Amino acid sequence: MSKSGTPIVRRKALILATIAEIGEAGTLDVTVSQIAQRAGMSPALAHHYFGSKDKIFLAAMRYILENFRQTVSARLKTAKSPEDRIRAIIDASFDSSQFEREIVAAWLAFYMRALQSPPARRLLQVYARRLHSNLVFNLIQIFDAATAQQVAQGLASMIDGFYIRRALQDRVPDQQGIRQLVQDYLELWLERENRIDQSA
Amino acid sequence: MSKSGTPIVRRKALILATIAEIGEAGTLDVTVSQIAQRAGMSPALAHHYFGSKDKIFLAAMRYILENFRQTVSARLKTAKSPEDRIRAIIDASFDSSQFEREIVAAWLAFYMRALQSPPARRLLQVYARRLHSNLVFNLIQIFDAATAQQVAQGLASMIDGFYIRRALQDRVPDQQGIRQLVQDYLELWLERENRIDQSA
Amino acid sequence: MSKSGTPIVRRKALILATIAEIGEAGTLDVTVSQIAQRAGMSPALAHHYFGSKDKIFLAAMRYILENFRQTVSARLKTAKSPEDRIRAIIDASFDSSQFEREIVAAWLAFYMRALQSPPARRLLQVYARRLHSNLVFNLIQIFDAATAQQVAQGLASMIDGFYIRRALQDRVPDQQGIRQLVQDYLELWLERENRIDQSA
Amino acid sequence: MSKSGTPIVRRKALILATIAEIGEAGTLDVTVSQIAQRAGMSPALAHHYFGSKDKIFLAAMRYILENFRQTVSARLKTAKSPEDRIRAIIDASFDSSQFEREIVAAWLAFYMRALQSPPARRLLQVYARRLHSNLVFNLIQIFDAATAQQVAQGLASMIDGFYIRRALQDRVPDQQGIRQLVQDYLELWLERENRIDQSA
DNA sequence: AATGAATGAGCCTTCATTCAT
DNA sequence: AATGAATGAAGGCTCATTCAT
Repeated sequence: MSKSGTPIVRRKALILATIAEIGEAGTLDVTVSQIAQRAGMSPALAHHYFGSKDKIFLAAMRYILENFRQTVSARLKTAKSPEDRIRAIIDASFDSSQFEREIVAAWLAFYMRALQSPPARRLLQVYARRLHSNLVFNLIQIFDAATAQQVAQGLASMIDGFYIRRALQDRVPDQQGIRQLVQDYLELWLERENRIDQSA
Repeated sequence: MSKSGTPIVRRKALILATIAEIGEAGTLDVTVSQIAQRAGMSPALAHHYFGSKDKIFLAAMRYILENFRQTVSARLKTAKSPEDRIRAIIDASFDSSQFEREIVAAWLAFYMRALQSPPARRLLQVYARRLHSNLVFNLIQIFDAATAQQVAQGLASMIDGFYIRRALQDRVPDQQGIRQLVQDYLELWLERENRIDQSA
Repeated sequence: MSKSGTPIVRRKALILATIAEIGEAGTLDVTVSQIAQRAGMSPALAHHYFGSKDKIFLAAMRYILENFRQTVSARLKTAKSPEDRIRAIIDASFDSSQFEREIVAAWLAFYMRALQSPPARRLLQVYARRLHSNLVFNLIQIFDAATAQQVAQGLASMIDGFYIRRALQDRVPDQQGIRQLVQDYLELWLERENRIDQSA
Repeated sequence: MSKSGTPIVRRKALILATIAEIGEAGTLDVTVSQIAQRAGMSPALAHHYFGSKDKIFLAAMRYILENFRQTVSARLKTAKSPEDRIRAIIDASFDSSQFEREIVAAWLAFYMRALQSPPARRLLQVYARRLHSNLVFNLIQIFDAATAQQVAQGLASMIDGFYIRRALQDRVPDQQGIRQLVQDYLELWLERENRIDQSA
């Protein structure tokens, strides 16, 4: 074994350093040198492992998205009903592991990157669609198809919106407050649904 | 008068060019040369007018925010009730003038910039607070104070969220669909409020 | 006018610096910085004028080839007979302006570059073919077609060969000696031709 | 014995890989990694065997030159007269083993390298002088000393010239055509010599 | 013997910014 | 007012070379 561990260890160190550096800077305008230094290695080695700055970014993005996917997965396991599952997905989005300011900033930076970089865009869309399907699949067991689509869109937008506001603004509710607001959004739809059902 | 008009004209040309360039690129990674060229002048002149790239960006940001403020103002004039006024603010956010893909991309780019640049952050917050006050002022005439805060946060987040999704993803409702979804969010709250009132 | 002259002047300065630097180093392994410094400007300006290192090289190559073409042209003007014209072309190749060691080294370096760079190769071939046509056109008035082709090939190779030897080896005849050897080659062919004619 | 043979075997593999790589690239701009990979070993091992990239190049050059020397030697063995021996040397230069395009490109690259690297230059000159002596030794038995020198220079230049043209240009005679043209050059001198003798 | 890990040095290129005209 | 000329600083990337194992 070499000075600081196996390539796997070092690749992960680079990915974490990338996220930290971007989160701290609030931009993708970070240099490979900064990232490498934070990861305790030379910029040359960073290139050796990933080939290019772009690929470092993509790897970090994949890491963040995969992390989120796992958080969702874990929470879904204990959910018993469609409503539970929807609420689990919402909660996953505001899980502490996702919601530290730096992570959120990195997340948004990668989000923006999808505007420029087709590979980043593809990566993002794979996860976005999976999440959307997941929401719709469960919503459709409660609402009619059209409404399910709408609620899914509304939920996803609200979550993204809170992410951006959380990163940028000061007078935003805290983690639990935000979580609650999104859960309330679902609750409001359920209430309306119930009324419709009753009146029927 | 010079080749292309008064300083005011040229400053505006630069600002519009900045927004267009950023919107097109989907990043703040645009060069002063690109901006100046699109505005039909030399990069040196751009500096002469604004002093630095940072200040060009700030001016463009101010322009976008001010534009939005005016759109809101215009729509508020014809609103008669608190509810009308809230709906007017929502509609302003999805006014065609705000919602073309390039404008949205520029808007988001400036949003992100607030993460790095304190002046940009201040600028953004001035407008965000004004908008928030505006919403809360009207909401509080319908809801109790705490609920008004929540609805205001929810609305603002949903709007921001749809902006980011609109810029980035493909399967998102169109302009009217999005507008309707946000209006529905308000509607849902109003429905709950009515029930509470009735049951009281 | 700016500090050091018009763009044309500076472009030419860069081209000459490129040739000198390559000639001195005997390789294309010279940095843009070295070239720019020798031309009295910053590397950034060199890029501004030519766009890339490759294009600097191509411009220098074009300059050398064009220079040679002009030398040939000038000498051809006073030639009266086909034989005179062939001899003029030979002499042009060993004109002092072409035959300084540094120029020869640069020439060879560019020659080699044609092995890697398609644009360089095209550039070279345009000139090579023109020269070949020129030789053949005149030779064919003395020899039959097949022989004319052979003599043209032989002459061109001998000239190239002396260039490379001149640059690399020590015990090579001087400029006039070399020139004479190539002229002799033509002479030998003419002698054989005469004998054939006489015996006919 | 190790994975791939004795050090001698591996050194030779590296040398052949170097020649192949340079021949293919048409430049000395090949990396040690490329060479080592083609030779089936790590760059570190290549360094271990040769000490530096420079020394790898020198070894490859020595190999090429030695190879040529042996080709000449072999052909000289069956030659009976001075003329035969001169013709044998010419033929050796266009032996198939020397005249494949890649070998020629490598040969020229090393030739050029002599412009930068004194050791390379020395190496080249040792062989060049030996060849020259060899030619002159035989020529002097046919021509007077001054003419012998000239013919030797002419032959050597023509050979070098055809090498460079063969590598670079498209409309060049094939191997046999070239060989014949150089042999013709000798023939032309012999014809002249005969006439002089006859007229004497 | 052999290699993967690691890096320092260097190069091309870009760009915001300045300055003389 | 306006610009072309010019540059310093910095960043991504490559590569020969070293070293521990």
